Amino acid sequence: MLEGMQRAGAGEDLISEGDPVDSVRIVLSGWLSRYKTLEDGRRQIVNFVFPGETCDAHAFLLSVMDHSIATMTPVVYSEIKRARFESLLASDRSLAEAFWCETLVNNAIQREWAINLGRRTALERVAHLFCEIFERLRPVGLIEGNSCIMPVTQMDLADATGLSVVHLNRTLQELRATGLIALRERTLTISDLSALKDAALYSPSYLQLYRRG
Amino acid sequence: MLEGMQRAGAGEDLISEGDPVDSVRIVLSGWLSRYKTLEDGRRQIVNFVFPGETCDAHAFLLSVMDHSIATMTPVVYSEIKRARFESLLASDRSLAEAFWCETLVNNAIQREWAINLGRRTALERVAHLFCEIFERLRPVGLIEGNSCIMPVTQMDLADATGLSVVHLNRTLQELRATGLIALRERTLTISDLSALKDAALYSPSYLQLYRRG
DNA sequence: CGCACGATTGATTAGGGTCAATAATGGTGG
DNA sequence: CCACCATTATTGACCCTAATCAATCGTGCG
Repeated sequence: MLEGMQRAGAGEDLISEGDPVDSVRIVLSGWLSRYKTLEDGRRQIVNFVFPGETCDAHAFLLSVMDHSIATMTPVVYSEIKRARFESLLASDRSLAEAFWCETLVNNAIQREWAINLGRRTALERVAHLFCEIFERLRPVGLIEGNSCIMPVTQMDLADATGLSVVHLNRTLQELRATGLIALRERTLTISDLSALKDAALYSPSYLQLYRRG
Repeated sequence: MLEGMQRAGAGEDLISEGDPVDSVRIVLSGWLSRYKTLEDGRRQIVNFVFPGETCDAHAFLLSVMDHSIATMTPVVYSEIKRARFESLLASDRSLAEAFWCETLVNNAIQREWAINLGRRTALERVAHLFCEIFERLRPVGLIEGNSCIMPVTQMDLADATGLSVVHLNRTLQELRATGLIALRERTLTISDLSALKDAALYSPSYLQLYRRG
């Protein structure tokens, strides 16, 4: 399935809102963001895409993309053309189920982001985002000890948490000052994840949505 | 498919965060909300469920619900047990595709809610919510002329837009004062939908995600 | 009639935004 | 190796949107 290997540099749009979906991409390495913009330039990152996840299965049955996908780091991905993807799905029921399942988990993540943006304070939002990143990177082996690389700019983090860059910066300092995180040289270290989860009002269950049976 | 007809009064939880999903419900009439809460009581409605939509297909393949579903009005729905639903899906490919498609559209709505909560002002948020309600109720015949019933409390609207009740109330007044909406006796009237969409920075495309082909 | 819940208003406060400047960082070409 | 430039990160001052607190007013209902 890993034919069609492709690379992209950091800061590129892989696909934009309004584009038709003619292929499905599976990310092999790198971080991407799904984002939407308003006419006047306000921008919201609505989710991250990490290695092992698909880019566009999310709009596969729909006419066009409702959001854009940008690389936040250099990225390697595998591209599967629509026709081939469709025949894969048709020939393998469990594969189709796996993709549906990925969509459902993503939906759950999206809901958690809604309460993050709507009801958590700045500090809680950033703490929560870091907890989520840890929990999502761990199963794909991208957490070493209690650290991971944090390759994105503060602007990206601000757009993901619905904050201004200035306030995001101050919130990071607060998290550092309280010892909840260490962040230097593009490396995020969380020495006490459960303390950070407490600060984030992290719900223990939303990512543990392993498939039934 | 419409066996197992059920009724529920307003203000009931049909299913709660953490519950296993043993059946799938299809709403025939009434409004419901998907919501999540934080330990300290803060509450965010993450989406509405309208007639014609399913309740729990969203967590069907997952172990347990990541959110709760509450009725905001009296509701009539049809309930299909898990085993029966699975056999329906297995026997009819296009049905399975339809459910996947519903999940994808819901995902797109969820993303729009993220930018609503993260980047729109209070006025834009409320205006946007009303536009979305109109566009979602129209295809199921629940818009009469330029009006629909608005059966929910201001508290619900506040929880859906991430605002306090007080500020939501003031925002409604502002929308009324500018003539963008009329809201009395549980009836919402939008005389100029495109004007309201302008005020909401409404993206024209996110709900027009009709299926391909 | 009294009660509970929902809507509305006023006063005050606080969490974050905005603007503007400055300091690091990192990549590039000579 | 270094000067230069463009991002990115950080800081300070000030402002504004929306939250909070606390009444008050309706209104449907048993």
